[in-house]
Amino acid sequence: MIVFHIDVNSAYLSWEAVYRLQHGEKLDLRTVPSVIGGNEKNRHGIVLAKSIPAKKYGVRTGEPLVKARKKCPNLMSIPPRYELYMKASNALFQLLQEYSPFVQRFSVDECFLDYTRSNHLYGDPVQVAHSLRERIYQEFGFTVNIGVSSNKLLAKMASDFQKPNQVHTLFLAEVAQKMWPLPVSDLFMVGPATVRKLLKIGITTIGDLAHTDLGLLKAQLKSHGELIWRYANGLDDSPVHVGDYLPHRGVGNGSTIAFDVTDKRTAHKILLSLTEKVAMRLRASGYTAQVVAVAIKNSSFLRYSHQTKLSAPTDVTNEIYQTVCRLFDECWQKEPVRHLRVRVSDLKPCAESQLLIMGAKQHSKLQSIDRTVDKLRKKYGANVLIRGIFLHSGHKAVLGGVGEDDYKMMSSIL
DNA sequence: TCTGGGGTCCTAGGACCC
DNA sequence: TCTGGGGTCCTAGGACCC
Repeated sequence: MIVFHIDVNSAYLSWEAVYRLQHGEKLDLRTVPSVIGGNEKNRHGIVLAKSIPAKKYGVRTGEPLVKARKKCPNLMSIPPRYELYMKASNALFQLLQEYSPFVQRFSVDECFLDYTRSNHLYGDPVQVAHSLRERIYQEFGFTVNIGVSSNKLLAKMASDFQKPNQVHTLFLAEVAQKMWPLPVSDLFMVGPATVRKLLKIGITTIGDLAHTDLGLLKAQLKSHGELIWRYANGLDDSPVHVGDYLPHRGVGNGSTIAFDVTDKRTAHKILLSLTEKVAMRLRASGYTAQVVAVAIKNSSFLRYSHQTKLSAPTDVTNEIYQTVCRLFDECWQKEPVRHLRVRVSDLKPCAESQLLIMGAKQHSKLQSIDRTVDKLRKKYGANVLIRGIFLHSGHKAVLGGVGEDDYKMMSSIL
């Protein structure tokens, strides 16, 4: 197998920079300390993407803008434009398909491309990767890193080497020299919690991990131990998934609220606006759901959640919402709430949906109302129909979401 | 006005059944 | 009237990814 991993450098920031240059702006955001940052008034104030100059000041993705500014006082912060980023992402995805029909969209800014069967058509993979990289820059104006290897894990690790605008290889024979000296935290699927556990048994580099006894790792880290041991040794046999190969597992929508919620009525209103979007997206996906969950983050940043399995799957907004409210009431500890999330899972295709349950008539009536509302909202926008409860309430009727993501988000298993 | 949002997978523990 | 013990389902929480 020959796999490319294509990774857009500082994706949101690059796309924003290119857009601005194309619209007459003189300054290239990529050349100065800058970030794409959330709205601080709404308590969304974190770094979503950073330029390379900002990185040199120690600015990190995910950290509060306040903290980033302390490291870099003249940091520019630009609000995100998700629709633009989605368009750029789609354009890249389209272009990649010219090189192989086997392209897996891994996230908004990452794709895997299975080059195995393109090899005899287009020739040497490394040369092709270089021309692809150059072509993306010429046609789109943003840069990518491309990792080339014999499996997805190594291709992904390779694309993470020196940036930007580079092609790197990481074939099995190169693993010892190029990957083993790196800190173990650089390995895909090794996060902070795992780093702490590994440090306790004396593992600090990927090479250390690769040479550790598998039995010991399994004893300490269960199945995750085996996974990262295999990765450290460059082993991965997962295929490049195309199209809808991976089924949806659930649909969720959550939001940090601009103020702390301290009463049940307000909480229910926000939960309704979250549920509206979840149910719309569920219906659009053609699934019904049997598990409903509510998650709360309180003002101390403590998180907890509560879920239940319905007696029958549903895609009806009202049925989900009733359950959401019950779950919230059952688990809310009465402290100020910072963030709320609604999630449905245990999905079944719509066709399997029940017809002979109690109250089936009421259920199908609600279903047809929902579908009508969906159509109108699709045509005229989310605010064409607003529930009476939201009128003059100061709350948005449909809350959350980062643009219409009609692509699959990543899965943690390659 | 310090700390987002959307995913997936795994594990532990309790309930329940035979 | 000292105790079992698998198997499955369900829920909560944690870990990881971008």
